[in-house]
Amino acid sequence: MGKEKQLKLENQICFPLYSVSRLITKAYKPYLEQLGITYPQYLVLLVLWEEKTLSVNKIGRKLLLNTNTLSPLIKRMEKNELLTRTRSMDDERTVLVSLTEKGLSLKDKAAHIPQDLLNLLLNEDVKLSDVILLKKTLDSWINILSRDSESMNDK
Amino acid sequence: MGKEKQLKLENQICFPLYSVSRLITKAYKPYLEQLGITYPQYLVLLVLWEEKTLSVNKIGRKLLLNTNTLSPLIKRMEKNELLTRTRSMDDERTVLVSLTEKGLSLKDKAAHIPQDLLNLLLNEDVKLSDVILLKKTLDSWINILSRDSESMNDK
DNA sequence: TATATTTGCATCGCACACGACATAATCGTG
DNA sequence: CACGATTATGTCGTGTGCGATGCAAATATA
Repeated sequence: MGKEKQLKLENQICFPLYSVSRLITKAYKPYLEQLGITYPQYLVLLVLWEEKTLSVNKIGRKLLLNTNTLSPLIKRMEKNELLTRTRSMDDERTVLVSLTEKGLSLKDKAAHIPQDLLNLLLNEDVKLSDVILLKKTLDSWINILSRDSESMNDK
Repeated sequence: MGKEKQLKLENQICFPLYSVSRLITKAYKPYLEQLGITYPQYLVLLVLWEEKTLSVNKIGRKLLLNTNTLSPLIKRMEKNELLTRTRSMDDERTVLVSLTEKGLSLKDKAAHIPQDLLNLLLNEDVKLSDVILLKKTLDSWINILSRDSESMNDK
């Protein structure tokens, strides 16, 4: 494919990724509004539902988000009483984030969301096998790209 | 798959989409910084390189972005002398966005970027055929999801 | 042990995204 | 032609993302 053609919007691979990511966040909105949270806040809850207490740093590693994004986000969630923030005894630098009862209670209410979203994304053109393959490619790209941006910080 | 498992981060399909989208934008950064633009601004240039003059509305349709996002973005680009904004004679509501010489000249400098990015994303695990299949799935999702969010505006 | 380096978290500034809403121009229908 | 509905653009407020930078606690090293 010539360089001319590669600069056309319809031949871009990154543009559909960017668009779908935004559109899916929008598709989540009506579900998450009922829970009073945003999509990034939902991601924080996802990791805390797996492990009730985590440091800001560890949440960032799991979600590939920096602390300068997470800190204000987590504070907003604290204000909404979804979680608590406490300094670690062992290491005064570390802030431990823990679910509150309210934060934990949202897990049940969110239980049906992944399946609802998946149903929205499946049709005669897109089979479950396509989604599984797509996830495999995306996971591989996360490995490549997050490795790259880590080495940026090393310099 | 049980509801419990679907709430695990590793089983989410939307999370890798969200992460890869951000990581790719970050991967574009060093290339686009040389041109003095951001990724969304690059997208605006992509559509203007195909058609030298477009209304804000049409740019929004192509990029799936609302005018309340595009208006300030385009004004920043005007300030950087990449494009001009003029009211249409035919319809005073319409703002016509046109490339300047400077904006047009970036096309050559950007010509190699898509191939560079693609090379970054291809490896022994991800073949070109995987990327083509992925794009097909994403395009289908754009159809589904942008249709949905349009009908939201109708009500 | 003193000091240089690293680490964890945070603030600041800037640029998106987007819902809600405002405004002016245009259109559709009677 | 009148006037209500629609359309194109824009402002405002809120919430991310992220690079640059600050700061204090912990660690490594001379």
